[in-house]
This record gives sequence, C-alpha cells and structure tokens, in this order.
Amino acid sequence: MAKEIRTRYAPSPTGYMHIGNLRTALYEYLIAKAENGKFILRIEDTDQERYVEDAVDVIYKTLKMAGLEHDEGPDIGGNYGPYIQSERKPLYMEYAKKLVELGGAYYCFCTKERLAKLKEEQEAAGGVFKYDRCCAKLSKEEIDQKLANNEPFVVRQKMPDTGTTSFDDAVYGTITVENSSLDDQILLKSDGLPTYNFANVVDDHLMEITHVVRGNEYLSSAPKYNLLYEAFGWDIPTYVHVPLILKSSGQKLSKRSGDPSFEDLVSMGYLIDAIVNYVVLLGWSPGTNQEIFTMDELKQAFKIEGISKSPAIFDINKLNWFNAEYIRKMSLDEFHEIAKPYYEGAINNENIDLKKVSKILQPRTEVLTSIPGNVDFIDSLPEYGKELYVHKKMKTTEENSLESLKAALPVLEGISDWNEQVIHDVVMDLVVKLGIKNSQMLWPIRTALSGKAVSPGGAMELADILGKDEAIRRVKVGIEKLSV
RNA sequence: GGCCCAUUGGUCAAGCGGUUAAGACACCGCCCUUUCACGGCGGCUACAGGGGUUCGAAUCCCCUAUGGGUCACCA
Repeated sequence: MAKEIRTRYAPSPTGYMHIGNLRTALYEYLIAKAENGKFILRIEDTDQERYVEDAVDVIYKTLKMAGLEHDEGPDIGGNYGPYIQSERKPLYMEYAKKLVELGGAYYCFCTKERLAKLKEEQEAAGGVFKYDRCCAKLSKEEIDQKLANNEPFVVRQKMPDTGTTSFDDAVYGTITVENSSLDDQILLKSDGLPTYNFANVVDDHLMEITHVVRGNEYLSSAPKYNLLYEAFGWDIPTYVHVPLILKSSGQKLSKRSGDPSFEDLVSMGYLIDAIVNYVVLLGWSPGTNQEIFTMDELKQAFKIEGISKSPAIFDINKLNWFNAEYIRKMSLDEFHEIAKPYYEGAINNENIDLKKVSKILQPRTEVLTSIPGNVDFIDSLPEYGKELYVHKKMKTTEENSLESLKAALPVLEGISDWNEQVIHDVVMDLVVKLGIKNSQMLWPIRTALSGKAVSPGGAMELADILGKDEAIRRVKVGIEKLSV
C-alpha cells in the first residue's frame, strides 16, 4: 500500500491571507484529499518580530471559510504536534546539534557587526555577500571553549565547495545549481529559533509530509533543502513549486500595494465559492473545458500535472464572471438571503417586497456590493431631466411619451388588484387600443418609475414593486415634467 | 550583477513532433427583448525573435530579447 499523502499549509501569522496563500493552501488540500490523505496546518512563527496578535485566529477562520478544513493543527491537535513552531524550539536545537555531528553544519560565533562589515566589503568589491566560513575553521577545543563561555552562536549549513546539486520538482522538472553559488546559510538563529529554511526541513520530515507545495519564489533555495535532507539521511518529499500570481502590471500581488486579500474580496461582495473556483484555475488547468467546479469535483479533477509553470495575472473581470455565475446558479431564496444585508440602508420603505427586488436583481448582479446603487431609486425618485424619455430605438419623444403617460394614468388608477400580471394585461390592452408600439408605452412608464436611464427590470416589474400609490405618483411627476 | 525559472490573442489557458492552434473572460456586432441584464448566434485578435534537429515543429536543442524569482540571524 502506498504511503498516505500528507500535505501542509504553513503560513506565518501576518494577519491576512493573500490570494497566493489561498491558492497554495487549496492545492495542498486538493493534493491530499484527492488521495484521501491528510491536510495539516502548521504555524510558522519563528520570526518573533513579525508576529501579529490574533493572526492565528484569522488563519483558522479563513481556512474554514474557504472550506479547507485541516486534519491536524494547533487548534485540533494530532499525532505530530506541536503544530506551532515556536513551541517546537527544543527540537530544532536538538536537530541542529545532530547535523553538526553529522558534518552538515557548524557553529558560528561571528558577531553581526563582523558580518555587516564583511558584507560591506564584499559589496564594495562588486560582489554579493557570502559568508567567509571564518568559523568553519574553528577547532573542536575552540568551539567547546566558546560554548562553555556562553558565547552567542548560530548554526550554519555547510555547503559543498564543488560540484552541483540537483533536485526534482513535480512541475519544473530537474533543476541543477552550482554548489559554489550556495551560501552557508544560517539554520539556527542566535535566539535559538530556527530559520524558515531549517524549520521547514525538520518539521516536514518529522510530520511526515509527502508533498511540499510552495510558491515559485522558493525554487532557487530548494537545492539547499536537498542537501539538508541528504545530510540527515532523510527521504526527500515531492516538491511542488507553483507559479506566482501577479497583478495586471506584472508585479507580485501584495497587500502593501493595496491588492485585495481573500477577506477583502469577500467584503467586496464576492462569494467564497466563486473566489475559490477562480483561484484554483489561476495556474492550474483540468485539461478539459470545465470551469465551474464544486470542491468535490476539484478533489476528483485536480492533478499536479495540470499546474502551469508560468505566472498568472489576477483578472478581476474573470472573477466577476465567476461570481455572477455562482449568483445565477442560486435559488431565489438563497440569493435573497445573501442580498438582504445589502438592502439595509438602501431600501428603507417597509412596504417594499424585497423578495421581488431580489428576483429582478439576481440575473443582473455580478458583485453584491453593486446592489445598493441599483435599487436606490426605490426609496425615492431621483431628480431627472425629461430628455430621459427620448430614446431612438424605442421610438419615443417627449411628446409621445407625454401622451402615453397621460393615457396610462387613468388605466393604472383603475386597477384594483395591483400585481404584475394585471398591470401587464391592462397596459398591453391600452397599447393595442392606441395602436402604438409596446416600447412607446413601456419606455416612458419605466422611465417615470425609475427616473434613471437604466434600471433593473422593466415597467411592469417596477410598477409592481413600487406599489400602486407610488407608481401612480411617479407617473404624475413624469406628466408634469413633460408638460412644462 | 551572479544563479534559477518562464514566454501561445488584452487576460486565464488547451496543446507533449503532423490540429482549419481548442475553450473561457473581456471587447465588438447581431438576435431575443419594455431599458439594463440573462440567454442565443457570430466576430476580433496568439505560438517573443533568430538559428538548428527533422520529411514535418507552438511542441526537441542552442542563442538573443523580455518578464519574473532569488541572493537576510524574513518567511
């Protein structure tokens, strides 16, 4: 039997979830779930300076919102805990020491000042910083002496001087680098906490992670990981590097430059399912023409081979389309539920049947936040000019619009059972009687009722929603305007 | 700058040596229609450039260009 697939989402607690993070988590989740494997949450909080209070809760919340429920994690436990790196501190020290014994690393007592000076010198000479291995030359006695004196130290990875290192990536293939280009990077910081590079390797191994999914920005540091795994004699997981998500200018998406996070998109009126569906397709293709996927369908369809190598640009237009698709797929009741909050403050008239409003809005709504602006005319008739009545294609002029409204007024007033069907029948009868085009009657009424050039729904629908008294009042307003 | 990666229409993308180079979004037009939407039909644009390899290259190799990533006691 094949080994159980275990993937992990390992965010650092910065307080929000980027779109890229969301996608990484999604891919990790899908890779695991496609094979009935486990999806693990691990918090990478080794950078104490960056730590943001409550950020961990945000992670739990967003993961849950997105439907990516983890099987193991700080909040729910598991057999491979603790799942918060700061709580694993002793472990890293232990493995760092072990690595030193194995010859894959060494203690370094260089001060930050010395390093800064070294860096300055090297850069002045036109090069890039590379540790000069000063401490690699220390004798066993010197090291023991310094350790005994409690001198602060870091542990650095010992890179081979010559040759090359290769690693295999599930999407990028085999990648080879010159060992001489590798720096003796720090694995354990002087505060005793590991760097990302070290913590990852140790934790992924200890937690028996089988597939490491991460952004393409780590591609060039992957060889260092392999060297670490090899030094420990551990099995190397499958690497899955995913292409970056960029904004339309071609830059990396970032919170700092105002690009929306997952939660921002939700508050901007996008549905979670639509966001997830859109994001999964940024950098991955099922190989078929299917675009709308449920999470279950994704679990079936997702294949690592479908992941693209080139970066994808986040296109809000396409997200809008997905959102509209998801809205249209809903039942009227479902749509009404999510639309309700957007009516608050926008429609204060309690006589309005909001369900009817939802009905005309559902096929026309792309983003929920556009709702208030589309229903603003319901509470109060906007100020408008009579030129709105003139519409070439509808064959309406100010004159015939006035006639239509005048003719419609008594007919509408005569309706006792005010509902869409009756209004429709009565008005259409009138149209036939007058021998004019439908549009010559309906356009003026719609205009009078909405006071806008564009409205959701037409004359009958609006008349029904507004109610008899208000509809008639607005028709009268129209007549007055056109009579001037 | 060194190293690594990428490059099919405005965007997402299929394509794995022989295709009229899919599909979707956006855009444009037409139809439906009481506006706008929805829906239907159609159009528009693409293999970065140059060399090879091959009977044949979007597909394989090399070079160039462009874009991106990475070079921290950040992740």
